[in-house]
Amino acid sequence: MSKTIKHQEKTDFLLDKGLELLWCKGYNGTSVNDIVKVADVPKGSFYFYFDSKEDFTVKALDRYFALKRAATAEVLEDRSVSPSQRLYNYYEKRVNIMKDQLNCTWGCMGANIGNEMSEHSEKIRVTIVNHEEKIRRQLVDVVIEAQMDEEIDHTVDPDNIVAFIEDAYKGMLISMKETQSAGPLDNFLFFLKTLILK
Amino acid sequence: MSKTIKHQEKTDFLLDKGLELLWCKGYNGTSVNDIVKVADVPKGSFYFYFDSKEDFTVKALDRYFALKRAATAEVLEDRSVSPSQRLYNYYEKRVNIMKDQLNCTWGCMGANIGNEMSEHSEKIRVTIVNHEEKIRRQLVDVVIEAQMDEEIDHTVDPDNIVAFIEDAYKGMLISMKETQSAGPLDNFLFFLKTLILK
DNA sequence: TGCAAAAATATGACCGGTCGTCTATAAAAA
DNA sequence: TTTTTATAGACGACCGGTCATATTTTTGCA
Repeated sequence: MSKTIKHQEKTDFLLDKGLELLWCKGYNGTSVNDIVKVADVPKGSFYFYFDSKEDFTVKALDRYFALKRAATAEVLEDRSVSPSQRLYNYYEKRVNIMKDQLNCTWGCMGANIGNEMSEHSEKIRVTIVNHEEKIRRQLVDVVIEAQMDEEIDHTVDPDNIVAFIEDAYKGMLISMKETQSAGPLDNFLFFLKTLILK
Repeated sequence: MSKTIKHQEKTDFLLDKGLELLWCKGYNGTSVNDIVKVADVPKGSFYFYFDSKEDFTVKALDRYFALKRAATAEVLEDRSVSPSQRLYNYYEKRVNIMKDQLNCTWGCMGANIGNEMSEHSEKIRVTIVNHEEKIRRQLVDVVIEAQMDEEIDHTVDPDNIVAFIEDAYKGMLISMKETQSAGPLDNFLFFLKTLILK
């Protein structure tokens, strides 16, 4: 196997392992020692594969958003379903992942790190802003479709309503973590349906 | 001056100083050394007034929510204004505080620490959950009033809609921090008015 | 009121441990 | 042998927390 591929594989392995720690414990709550320990890699190796903890975090975020997109893209692109229903299915899928895989405890890594680090690391902040913008653009396309089909009020600005929904989703995840329950998840889906996608 | 009062005054002084650090840099981003340094107090004194960093954080949260309530209570209780308008004024006030005093950077201390620490400190989690529930109860009363005046759809559950609004507000603050702009604040107010308080 | 005993508060050196990072060197590849 | 890749562990700084001791304030009694 090529050397560069091997190098990339080990890089990704470290990212996968460390990503979970950052997601769960945050930037300042996760140490480089924690990361190399769960990956069973010598401490010195970390700085062979990454410039710094900050650099690692940026790359872990890239990986997180790539995995997130891979897990939900098809729901949004399923043309056999109406645009409005596609939007609902998309959030329902994200909600179910929170319930099933994450036990209502981890929330969204992007929002977690963004909330913790935006003021303190410009590189991390910009990384998250860019990824979230990409997600919103996808959603805006579907909203515009839904408006053409008159499933969503066509007087409302697509960018703004998507930003509002995403913000409501983000905040709901905080309440989910605080209450350690699925209540906020269901409440979000209910008002998404009755208030916006009606 | 009574001994206990003096003791309380110094305690509050430390809380006021440390509260800002926790608010801005988070729990794991703030060290006990940071706190005693900004308060210009010897390290040893910290552990005379507080059991631990966690204990300090719980008391700082108590103080944060007390100050927050003091700053916004009158808007909510102003009977010369319609219930629906009172709700809007309440959030507008909170939004303006974010813009003017906090430069769109700090967000809500409760949400910040709640998001960071809920899974890792039960004491902190419970403290935040209780304070937020108290805030929501206040809001629910006004929503019920608004429903009786038919300013808000009376078929919607007051507890649930308040939870949804508060969640949207929380999440919007994350976006505000990430984008370092007031855009999300205005967007939130717009949809609060057009979607819920119409 | 004067004053010593006692209680409350102040102080910073110090503890073991961990932090993020770097450098000297070993192992592997060329 | 030279160059590249990878590792081990040392580095100084800092972490949350403790401690013996110094200082101040309050108290009880003469």
